[in-house]
Amino acid sequence: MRITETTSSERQKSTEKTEAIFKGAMQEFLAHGYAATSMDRVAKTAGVSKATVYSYFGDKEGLFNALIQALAKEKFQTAIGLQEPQSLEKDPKIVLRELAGKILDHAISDRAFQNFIRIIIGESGRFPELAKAYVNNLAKPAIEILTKYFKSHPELNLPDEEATVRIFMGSLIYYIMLQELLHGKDIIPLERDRLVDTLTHLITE
Amino acid sequence: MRITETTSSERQKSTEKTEAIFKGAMQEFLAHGYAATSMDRVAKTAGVSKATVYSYFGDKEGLFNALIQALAKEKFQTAIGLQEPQSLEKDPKIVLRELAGKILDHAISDRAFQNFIRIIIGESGRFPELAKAYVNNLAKPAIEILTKYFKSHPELNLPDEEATVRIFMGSLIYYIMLQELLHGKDIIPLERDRLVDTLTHLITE
DNA sequence: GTCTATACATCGATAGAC
DNA sequence: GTCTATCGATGTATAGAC
Repeated sequence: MRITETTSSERQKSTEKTEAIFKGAMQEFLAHGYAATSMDRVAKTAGVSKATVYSYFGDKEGLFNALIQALAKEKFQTAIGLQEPQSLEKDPKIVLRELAGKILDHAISDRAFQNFIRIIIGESGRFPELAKAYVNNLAKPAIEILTKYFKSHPELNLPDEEATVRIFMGSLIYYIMLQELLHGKDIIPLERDRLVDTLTHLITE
Repeated sequence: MRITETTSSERQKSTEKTEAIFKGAMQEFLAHGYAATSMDRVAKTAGVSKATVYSYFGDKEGLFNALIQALAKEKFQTAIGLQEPQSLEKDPKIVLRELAGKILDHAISDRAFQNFIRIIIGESGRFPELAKAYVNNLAKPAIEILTKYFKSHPELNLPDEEATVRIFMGSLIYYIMLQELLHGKDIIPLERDRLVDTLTHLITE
């Protein structure tokens, strides 16, 4: 009779290796995409044998699914971290400007996040469940929180709060996409603040 | 001395086959992405031998590059087709609403266009030149034309025309991306007209 | 110029030793 | 539970016949 031990029973697979595999898989999948990533490289980057990877995650698709799902939840944690108790006292003008700035700064500096978005969109045809996980875990909560915020400020006179949220988020995401992901930075540059200022101006008038 | 003949000289490669290969390559690459597409399938779909494909385009990367570049130019043609002599007489409110509606309708109904966007973003890390071709041939001209239009309507009182254009286009692209590409349609539905109305309202007040 | 046949590498996945 | 070794399938690319 085991008394304490490390919680779980059966198949004793070390969490060390689980994390090593995740880390290796993240590096490879985010850099090369699903199809162009080989399980040999994942195993090598993770520092374990290929058979071990298969023992832990079944097959390539299982590993990819598990990894992206985990990443979606992790990105969600950092996303809600951007939202502080900023609500009541401050002018919405200030709040929106700060929020937009924070989101842009974070997205611009985080290369892994950019690759994550690339994968989600690029593989959304062949892995619709992963795209839906992104929508459920990231986009939907973000939209709901911001919609609630807009509704708590009727003085903004917004005719449609949720549609306004889509415009707010869409402008930011498109900026990241065009300037960073698609390398438009050098071709059609646009200062971060011009977008932020115009966006908050349009919404708060 | 050749007198007339069909313009070109050397290597007599039929345009028929060129187009057949393009068509097959388009079908395969847009459906499965770069890495997951095999040259065997491209050749089979095109109805020619694999050797012929290599004879025409050198290697897989060459074919992919040629195809996407051609698609970018083609999409540009249909994109400027959306812009008619709509400029002077009508109320900008109406013009913007119609333009936004046309863009959304077209993007929602055109599956090939959606797959094209998926490819451009998904492969923008490994094929930055293709992403830049998209920016130069599609995004940049669209931004310039709309910016010009906004500047010709000073009564809108826009503090920053180009930033406003980014917001306008970003809202539309993000809607397509979230609802269609990422399958958010069923999870967080939003009527097309709510976005169009709110967007034009924010810009034209 | 276009085909068939094939060389050679690498893929995902597993068997079997320990 | 983890490894090494390997299988069969499939990938890109090319030689050689016509």
